[in-house]
Amino acid sequence: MKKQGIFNDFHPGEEIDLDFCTIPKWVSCSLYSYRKGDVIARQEDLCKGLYILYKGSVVAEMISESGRVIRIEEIGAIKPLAPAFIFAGENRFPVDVTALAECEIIFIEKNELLKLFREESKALEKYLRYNSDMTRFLSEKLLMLSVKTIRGKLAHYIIGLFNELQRKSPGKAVVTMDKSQTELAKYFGVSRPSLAREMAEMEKDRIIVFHRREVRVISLSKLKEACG
Amino acid sequence: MKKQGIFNDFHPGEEIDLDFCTIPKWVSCSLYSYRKGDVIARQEDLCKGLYILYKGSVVAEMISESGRVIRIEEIGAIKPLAPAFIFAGENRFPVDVTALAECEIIFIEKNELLKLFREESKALEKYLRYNSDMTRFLSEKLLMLSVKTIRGKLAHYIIGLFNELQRKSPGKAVVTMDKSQTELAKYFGVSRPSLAREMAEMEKDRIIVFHRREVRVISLSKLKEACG
DNA sequence: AATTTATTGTAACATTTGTTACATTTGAAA
DNA sequence: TTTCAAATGTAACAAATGTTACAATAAATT
Repeated sequence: MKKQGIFNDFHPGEEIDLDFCTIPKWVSCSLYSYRKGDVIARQEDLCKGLYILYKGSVVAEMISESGRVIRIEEIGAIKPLAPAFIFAGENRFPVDVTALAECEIIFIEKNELLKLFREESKALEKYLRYNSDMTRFLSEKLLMLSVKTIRGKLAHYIIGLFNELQRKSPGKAVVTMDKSQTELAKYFGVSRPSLAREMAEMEKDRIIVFHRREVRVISLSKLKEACG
Repeated sequence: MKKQGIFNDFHPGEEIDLDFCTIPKWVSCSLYSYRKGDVIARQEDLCKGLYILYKGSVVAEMISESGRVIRIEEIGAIKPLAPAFIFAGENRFPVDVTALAECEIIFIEKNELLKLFREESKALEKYLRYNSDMTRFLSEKLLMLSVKTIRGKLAHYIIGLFNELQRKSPGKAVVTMDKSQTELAKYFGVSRPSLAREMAEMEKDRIIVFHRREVRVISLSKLKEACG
């Protein structure tokens, strides 16, 4: 790891616009460079500020207690690394972060970030929105996982699409899924053949008719029953 | 629903200290009163600011698409209602909120809240921490649910406790669980007899020995294997 | 059009988990 | 202590899902 620029006095020379926050010129930050394979942050390292992946790409590997990699997320520039954990009570990295290629990371100290939020309301709002959206995403994912049966997950998913469709063009009964069967199985965390079987069962029960990504809702009431 | 005090000019007369944020006197807010059974907010209602349950208690019922109540959370004063959704892109209530008893709700507009955050850094930090902690909580819950087998969940859970124990008193091999078997089954979202059976199996496999809330780790390596 | 590749449908069997029921143990209250 | 209620251990059976393998279809490529 090499620090570039002047310590705590680097700035990228231009405003950086991120989906989660806009960093104006005046904010002081540090720039770090890493080579491929370098460890940028270890799980349980203290997270003392905001790390922005400015160039290159990294992997965030969540090592389970067993020492195996549970989930890998590839992150490409320009993205924040674990932005939700800076202000957490237990403000440690939840993952190992390793450089996939040469990369540059901009670091902004927590206090500098707070200063930015005080000065620029828009930056604060963006950050708050980013965090809130993540909470919402996680909540929905959690809801999906807490539905036990495959039939329940399917029903829940399709009704969601169906309601959306009704808002746009009321009366229609044919929904188009945004995922293939294979992708859907992954999203639900079930095996693909099991999903296909359940789809066939629901057709037998005259609830819906599947054809590739198209779903015709035969009985909305039965579909709603299938959720619980 | 009745509005009390002077519109947009009510304040409780004293600083309110919440776990997620301290509201100083100068912040202007509105006070609403509800009777038992009144609907405070409907699912999909716009969430235009921060709602603080100041007196009384409410239920937050997440109605699934099927029309059935999926999860009920009882909230007692003093707590924020859906604080993570104020700033979300889709800033709508994810739940129905109904008064369980007479209650009073303090409403602070989004802009007023942002003003507070600019003026009082501590309030902002508290709010950020609250949100971050929630993200962390949800992430962990999600991780737990994404481990498929009961054995995996158990192993993961026990290793977590074990590691904690090692930090405090290294060398010890007997962990005390913070939950009873029954509670643990609920936490994992599995049936109690299934959990008991898996515990017995793991004893047969000479991985751990359970006795009520005490767990003796026989083979840490086997336990780690069991995670994946 | 012909060929290849990815996706989907289906079936048999294995594994995991749920359900129900009951025996046993523990801990607290009378 | 005695009694009772709650928690735990265990077993037989049912239900749900995973696994594997292969056929059928659709989509993409040549």
